[in-house]
Amino acid sequence: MKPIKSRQQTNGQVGEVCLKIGEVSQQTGIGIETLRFYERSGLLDRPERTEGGYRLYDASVLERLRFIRQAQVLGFSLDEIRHLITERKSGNRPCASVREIVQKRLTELDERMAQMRRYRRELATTLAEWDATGDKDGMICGLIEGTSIASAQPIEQKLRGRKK
Amino acid sequence: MKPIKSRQQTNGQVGEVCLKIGEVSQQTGIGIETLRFYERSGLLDRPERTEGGYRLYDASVLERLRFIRQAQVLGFSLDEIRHLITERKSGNRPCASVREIVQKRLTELDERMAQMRRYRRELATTLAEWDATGDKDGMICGLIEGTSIASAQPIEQKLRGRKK
DNA sequence: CTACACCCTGTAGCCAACTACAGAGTCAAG
DNA sequence: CTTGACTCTGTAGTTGGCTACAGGGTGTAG
Repeated sequence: MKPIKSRQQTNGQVGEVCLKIGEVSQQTGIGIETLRFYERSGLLDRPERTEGGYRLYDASVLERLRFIRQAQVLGFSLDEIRHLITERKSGNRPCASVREIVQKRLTELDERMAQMRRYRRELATTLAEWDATGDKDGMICGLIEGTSIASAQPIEQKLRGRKK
Repeated sequence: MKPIKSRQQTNGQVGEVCLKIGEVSQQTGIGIETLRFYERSGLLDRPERTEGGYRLYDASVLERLRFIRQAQVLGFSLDEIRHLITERKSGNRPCASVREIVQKRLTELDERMAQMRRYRRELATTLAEWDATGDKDGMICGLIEGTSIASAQPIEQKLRGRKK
């Protein structure tokens, strides 16, 4: 068992908790490599270091990571999250942007769900038809070849959609 | 304007249409690089070649490509499609596998749509709450920080899901 | 003092399905 | 024969969000 809270700050202030990267990882469930990746990506600030170069995080990193996870859950990309963080650091309250993005997400989501519903209906119909008919000869699979579906694009591409 | 049908096969048989890769691309809307990629991936057989090394496809490639596109539309991965093709070439009728995969897709789709519905509801609720309340101080964005959502995982990862 | 767990940097790999390029060769019209 | 569009191979890049090393250094319990 490691001491979770030790390592006082150099300024002698009492009670300031310093965390090594592994401890942060433990407490958040986010992998060490991912934490370093987030730092590289500008999502986490460069933390203090020991003389030996170990990262020493203070408790606020947990807050930040919770923010990141929460924003991800809400459908923000890391890119957008970094935007929010830097916007905030430059003094702005990014909530307007947030609202805008969420609104856009909502619209996208509706579109995608509509596509999925259509797709689902087609798939189910297709399957039902297949169950009712036999296979023809000379085809890789009459089921697929005999199917006619409106959409021109592979579904997965349509579902993935959101980039940039 | 290029001649769409010319280039008789070496065996002198009349009426056999030979297509250069660019013509196949034109007729299917699938990019040249993609066609070569499909060949590398084992989705297309190696076609005849001219003395100079140009690919000469016969009309059956169009059939095959239609099959591939159709299967993609139905949600099959290229990996699965290759499976179907080779299974067929080894003499089996892969329709049972097809049916199985489609069935699985359907289940996955239902799950994903359920997730999306939950997510949508959460997002909409959140947005409504935001509109009703102001922001707090000291946060990057009170909107995100103040939100509590059940799911532990970023939504996009959950939606992408299907790999292997 | 010696293990041994932990941490460091930097780079490369993963997934799927393409897409892009460099540098060379080929084909057909005029 | 020249021009220019087309094609060839082989390799590497794209997207997003990680994940996995290799090859070293650090911190600490016993």
